[in-house]
Amino acid sequence: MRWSRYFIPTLKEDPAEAEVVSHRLLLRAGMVRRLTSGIYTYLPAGWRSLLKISEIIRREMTRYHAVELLMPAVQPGDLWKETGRWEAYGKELLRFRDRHDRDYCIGPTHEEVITDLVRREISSYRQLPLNLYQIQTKFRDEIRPRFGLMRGREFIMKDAYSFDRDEAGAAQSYEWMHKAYVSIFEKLGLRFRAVEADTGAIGGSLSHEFMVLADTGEDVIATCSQCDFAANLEKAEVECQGPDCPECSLPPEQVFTPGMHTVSQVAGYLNVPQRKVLKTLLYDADGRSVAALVRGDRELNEVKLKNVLGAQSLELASKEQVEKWTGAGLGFAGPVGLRVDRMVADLELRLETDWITGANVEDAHLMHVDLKRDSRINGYHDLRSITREDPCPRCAGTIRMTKGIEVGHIFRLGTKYSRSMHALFLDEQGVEQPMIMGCYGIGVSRVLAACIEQNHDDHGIIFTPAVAPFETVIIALNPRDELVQKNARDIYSRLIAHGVDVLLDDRDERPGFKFKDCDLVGFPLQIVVGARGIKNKVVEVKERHSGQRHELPLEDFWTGFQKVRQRVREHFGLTSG
RNA sequence: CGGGAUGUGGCUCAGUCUGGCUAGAGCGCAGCGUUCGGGACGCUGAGGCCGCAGGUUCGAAUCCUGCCAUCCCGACCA
Repeated sequence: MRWSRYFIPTLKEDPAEAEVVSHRLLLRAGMVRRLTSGIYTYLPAGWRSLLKISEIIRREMTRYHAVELLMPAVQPGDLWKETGRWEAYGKELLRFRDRHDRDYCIGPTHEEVITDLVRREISSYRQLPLNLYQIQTKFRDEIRPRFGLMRGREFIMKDAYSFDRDEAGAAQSYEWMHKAYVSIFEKLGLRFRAVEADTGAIGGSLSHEFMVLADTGEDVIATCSQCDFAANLEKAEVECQGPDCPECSLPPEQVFTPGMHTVSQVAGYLNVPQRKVLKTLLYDADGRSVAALVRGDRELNEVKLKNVLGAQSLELASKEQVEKWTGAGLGFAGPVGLRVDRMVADLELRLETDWITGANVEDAHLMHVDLKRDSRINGYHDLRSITREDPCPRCAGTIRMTKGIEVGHIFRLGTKYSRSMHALFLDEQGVEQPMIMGCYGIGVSRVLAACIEQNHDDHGIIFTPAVAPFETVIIALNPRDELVQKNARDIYSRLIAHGVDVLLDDRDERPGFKFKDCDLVGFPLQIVVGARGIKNKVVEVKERHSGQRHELPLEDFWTGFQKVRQRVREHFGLTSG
């Protein structure tokens, strides 16, 4: 491909609408353009990268026995009513009606459609297992789309669904997908981590997320320095053992704490460490009042709380609710005498006593509180987020925190959908059984954004060879110079003949302009053909990621080029090919 | 949906507070000339119902009201 005939509208200045790196660079590198909020056109270079990502996904999915198909984007509402998600899904589901006034939606995911297909076509255990996937545009009407491709409303996703006849088969399918995902992200040349994840609204028992590691990631990952434990902070369980501590020897005592709303204020005022103060957080969980207690120096983990409560929705109580439940203003809630439907405490609160808590009285706290003696806790659970001070829950190692971008998620669904939609088969005994399902997603367009978040510098994108729209660009400096032109074309044809993915920058532009453009778009390898080099029978090859340049003799250029290319591939953890 | 901000040539912005003359700059674009290994320079030129709709005023990009759009901060997610 010649750049002069291609279409990469680069921007010299930062677009005002883009804040995050990937969004900014995708726009500047002429890879995407916004059509409307959260909806983007993939320009040729961006689309080419997406195709490369998709191809790697296809290859690995196939390797692990998944079969590609393509389902409709528009889905009938009736299917969603079968599973109850027509009501449950919320406003992210874009619903509309056709001319006959029938309900439809644009698919944000395809459990219903695939389950409907499979229940019609599969009736015997002999037809199982089956794993079907597609790469398709999805639509979720996000409350707030942002960060360009990172969280668009329309996005490209690979979604796979497995159907098995028993738990062992389902476990095997899950295992294969896990392997396929590891292989996919390795082949993309990304630094990533598979972590244990919360199953969230999709439900099911086991779940892993695949995180591309990047400082700008929104998710926090807890990893162990010694074993292979890695989990989303939302999920990472906290190890907490030890005997219950004996009852506090002192009776509760009310103290005056005027205007002291926060834990740090109270601790400072009473001159005690924050860990001696209890945080009492009040929530509205599906309309019921809930109090959750953690140590003052800890962070409550809302995902854990939600799971413990088995709640559909969980919201911090409003100021009005707090006043109603505690009888005091914000900041004076405590477990003693609190009138809520349910009160839960973090596990570690059993290990100590003599707490300072809110008194449920304006401007007052209680000292010497013993939870067992003075309050009615409904249960002790793992409610807080793991910290660097905690031991690894699997071994004695220490916990580290890393940031990541979620690009893949795999779930064991069990029979949630197969039961509600009657996706049944006959087993060897002729007994009807629900199929056991799994689902496996990769945000294809998000992978592109994540790749850029992970690999960029001040000059622009640094694509991995696998994701780059072109692995190599040949910069013909001054293409009006016939010798330069001829040599550039020569190299171009030779590389094409060797199957190298190469773009020829034959534009009639000044050298600096072209260098800047090539750095911006982030081609991993730049071959610079200039009059100066030609005279000495050399061309220069630059590694985008390191900036290192290699002068290669024109004669036997291919051999020299292969070496540099190999170096670059190795840098991204890629093997030959 | 709540909080904040912004809408002015294709892009980035000034001008708005304190209303007034022909609405500006840089980049980009077109033509000519010079230049040609890190986003060149000179000259000439095209391009704007100042987000939309009302209102105030002799006069509105500027003041008022309403609406729309986009971006940023919180609850959702690949």
